[in-house]
Amino acid sequence: MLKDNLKKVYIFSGLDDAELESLAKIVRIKTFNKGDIIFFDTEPYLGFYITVTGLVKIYKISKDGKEHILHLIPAYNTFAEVPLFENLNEVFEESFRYPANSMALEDDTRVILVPARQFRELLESDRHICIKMVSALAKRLRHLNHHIEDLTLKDVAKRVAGYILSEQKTSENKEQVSLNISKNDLAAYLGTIPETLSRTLKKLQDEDMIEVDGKIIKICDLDKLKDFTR
Amino acid sequence: MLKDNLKKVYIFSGLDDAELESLAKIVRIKTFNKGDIIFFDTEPYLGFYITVTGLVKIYKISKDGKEHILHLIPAYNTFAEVPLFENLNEVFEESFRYPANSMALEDDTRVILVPARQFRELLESDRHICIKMVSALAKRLRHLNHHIEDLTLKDVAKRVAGYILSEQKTSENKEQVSLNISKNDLAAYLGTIPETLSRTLKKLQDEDMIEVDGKIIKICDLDKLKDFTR
DNA sequence: CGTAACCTTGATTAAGATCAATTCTCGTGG
DNA sequence: CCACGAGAATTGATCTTAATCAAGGTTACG
Repeated sequence: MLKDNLKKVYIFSGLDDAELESLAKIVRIKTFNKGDIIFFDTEPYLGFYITVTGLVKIYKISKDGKEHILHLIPAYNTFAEVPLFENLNEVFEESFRYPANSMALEDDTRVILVPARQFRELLESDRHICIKMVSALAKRLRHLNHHIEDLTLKDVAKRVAGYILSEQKTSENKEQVSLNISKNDLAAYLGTIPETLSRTLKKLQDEDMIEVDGKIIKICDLDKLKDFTR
Repeated sequence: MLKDNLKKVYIFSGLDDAELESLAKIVRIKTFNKGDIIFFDTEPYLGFYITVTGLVKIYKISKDGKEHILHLIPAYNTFAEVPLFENLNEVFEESFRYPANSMALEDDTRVILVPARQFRELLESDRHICIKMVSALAKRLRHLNHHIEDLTLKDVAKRVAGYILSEQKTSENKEQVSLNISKNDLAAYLGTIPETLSRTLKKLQDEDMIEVDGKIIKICDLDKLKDFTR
């Protein structure tokens, strides 16, 4: 049920049933398979998205084909909401584009499209949504600050170790983490390449911090791993 | 006059005179000299800041002393506003810290401190400020996205060229740009070190794109420079 | 099974960091 | 007005990290 899904989205958590229903009327739901493009940075901006199931990557490609993943968007999170707050006139121009590319990383990735114009009206009429939006953007900013810090002040090994620890935090089994993305994608997310990631995982394994078996990474020495990332 | 300064701050541009005056009552103004610390990331969070004159850098230091500048904040811009939107309870905890360090880069850098608690109340009572805040955060997000893109997908030469072009955009003299920060700081902002920056500037000069004379960078071949950054 | 995508491993290269030594610039005090 | 000293900037030599290039190996799935 669409309305129930909307309710689970943080920025909509303050809406009552009637508001959710009117919101449900203006959104569109779309389903993608693994590898499908949700949007390219060359496409006109329609509005922002919410993942309902699956996983979505937001990424940039350089002129010579190098890819970097800016965000991995799990279920019930928004993405591509930043352009909404560009200069009002510009957002509704046909020429206004998405700021990055977006691809589904799992089969049956379902996303909700919230059209820009209607949402702007909602935002201006509902204080709670506005405050939630501020909070959501602040969270994203913290993430990006952290990401930049990692990219500029830490080497690849520390970034990999840090990623494993961050996954462990949200994992129910604290003994191991299971990668939900391919190692190619993980490399692109950590600002490196698959070869280097592979060697780095081996290095951490050789130092007895982890044990790697495909997508399963067993954490052997949590303290050592934590200490290593500092 | 404090009120006039507040009016020039984007997020406050919707307030009327009475509101500005009540805001003026809760803020504090401070003056710093070049090199003075405005806050460390070890200090309890008091609230966010606005620069009135001068220039402020927001930066991180790694364990082994490497510095990276996340933002350069010019006059009438806010900084350290992101922590405001943490979990409400946490922000008012004594243990809550600033997320990065901040230093004045010019003498007579004047900043306004807006206390967290009072501003939260203002935000929740005034829809216009809230919308402006969303917009300001979105702008910051765009900047960080761009910054990450540069750091991960471009080499140092392209980043330097890109920086010169971005400065040229806001410069009144389109023939040359004048660096408003030291080359040490510029290096830390571009994710490199002074030695590499120096060599890179020379390389761009050798290729007849620019001419460097201290803090003055003359743009010799704008098209070539633009083409180079792609 | 077969094939394509994914992953790993090895050898080599290149970009940029580090280390070390000057040189330049500019504010301060004699 | 000049000399001095500190910080800033440059330059050269070397080293390190991680990217690139190339070749196999593994896995998943029709």
